[in-house]
Amino acid sequence: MPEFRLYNSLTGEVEPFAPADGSTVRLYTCGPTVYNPAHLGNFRTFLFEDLLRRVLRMRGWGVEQVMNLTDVDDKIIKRATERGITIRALTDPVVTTFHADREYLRIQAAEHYPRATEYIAEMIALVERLQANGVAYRADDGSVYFAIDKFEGYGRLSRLDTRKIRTGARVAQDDYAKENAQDFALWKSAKPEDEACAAAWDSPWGRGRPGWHLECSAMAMALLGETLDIHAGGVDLMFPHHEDEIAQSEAATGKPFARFWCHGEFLLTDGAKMAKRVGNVSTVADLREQGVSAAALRHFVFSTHYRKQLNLSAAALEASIEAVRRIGDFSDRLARETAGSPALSEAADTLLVEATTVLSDDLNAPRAVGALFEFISAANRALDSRGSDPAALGRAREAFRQVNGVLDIVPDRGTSGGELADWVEAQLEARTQARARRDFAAADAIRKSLEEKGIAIEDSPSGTRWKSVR
RNA sequence: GGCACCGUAGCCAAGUGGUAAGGCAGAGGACUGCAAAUCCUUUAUUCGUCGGUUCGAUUCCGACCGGUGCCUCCA
Repeated sequence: MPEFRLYNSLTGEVEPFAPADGSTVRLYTCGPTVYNPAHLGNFRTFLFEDLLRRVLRMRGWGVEQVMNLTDVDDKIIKRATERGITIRALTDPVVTTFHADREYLRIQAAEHYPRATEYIAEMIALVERLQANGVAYRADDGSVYFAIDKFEGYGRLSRLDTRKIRTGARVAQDDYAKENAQDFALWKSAKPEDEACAAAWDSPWGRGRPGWHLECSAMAMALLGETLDIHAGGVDLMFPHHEDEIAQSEAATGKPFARFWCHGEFLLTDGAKMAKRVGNVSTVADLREQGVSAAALRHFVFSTHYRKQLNLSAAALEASIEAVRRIGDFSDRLARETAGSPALSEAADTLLVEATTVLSDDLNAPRAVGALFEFISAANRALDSRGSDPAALGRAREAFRQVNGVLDIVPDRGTSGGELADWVEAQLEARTQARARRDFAAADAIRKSLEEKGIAIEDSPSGTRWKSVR
């Protein structure tokens, strides 16, 4: 197997990667802020991380993944206040929705989904550590800030020259009493509305709540140790979120916070970043309503490299729906064939080599999808010309299973079992009899009625097959 | 204003200093009672534009045009 390589935002280069301990990758992925169901832009990033996770496992490593759930922040407090409920009451249902959406998209579960509000003690301890190290200060408003000029190398990840970050209008609008406009809050003193919705905790600095960046550092270190193998998220998190995480983590421990930083690019809609503020978001619920399967969305997302912007369009989704249909048909065929040929076996070997090679090269999923289609063509050809070797078929099934185990784009289709299946089989039997007496009008009528119910049929020398196409 | 990225067939999208993967859509053919599925053939002498480097550039450099993002909460 070729060396596994991954783009590292820290260096701006694709570098060889292996977990520090040689066996388990400690992966931290920034998760959703749970005040609203995550949109497809968010899920593009989570899908990229799912791919990363699966490729790491394909490489034979274990993965210990953490995805945080930010359940306390300004927006959450604002909304909870509007509704007169606690932040917990607001966020619980959103967390449930997040996991339902995640499962629909077949994103594998991380090992840990820590909620910020359950790690308050760890966050306070981290702030105390930073204070002891002289890089945090308490301001007149009672909040505690990180002094970025005390941390050498601030801005290294995002390559932003700190002196060039404008300290003008928008930054100055901040209500907080920072010494330097670029300093960020570690601990925010509580306001009455924070108390009202149960978003305040006791601390050495009085009642308050954690700053946003703090939670990731505290939870990552609590669950994965002080140096992560990989820290991933969307590109918009690079600055200031990840920059601040690095500053506060490294200022506390004196150790590198993450060996690799990986960032997924945006999903665009109508040529603009999908974001709530732009008002162009769509959700998993919208997708389901439009009849776009998880398989189709996964195909769509993995058709473009994760470090390239991807534009969501009806036409592109439609193409993915068709592409996934072909993959599904092939999958069905592989399941019902009984033997293969040397050509099939050869195609299987090629697929395995190609897919592992390109996926190991900075997660080149588009090429892996290409390799999969080349395999499908070659395998169909081999299967058409018949073979007599069950082992060759076994190799093809295994190769297909392995590659699909990473991309996971074979659609779910109910073609057996249940009342529907019994009914369809009865219809097909009636049609077969009609065809036998050459009553094609009756046969076509049955086919048409099945189509109206979303059942497509295919006649073959060995009988008639059916599949659900919705 | 600062910093990045992107611009490849009708659409989506890989890619390499040596002559353009794959998918969708389209066209023709085989198979089929007709379909569907599958297979075969076919669709960019050309990779935003103009220069430069080179024996040779889509791939490197420069300028320009167009698009997107980050610099503020943000996947």
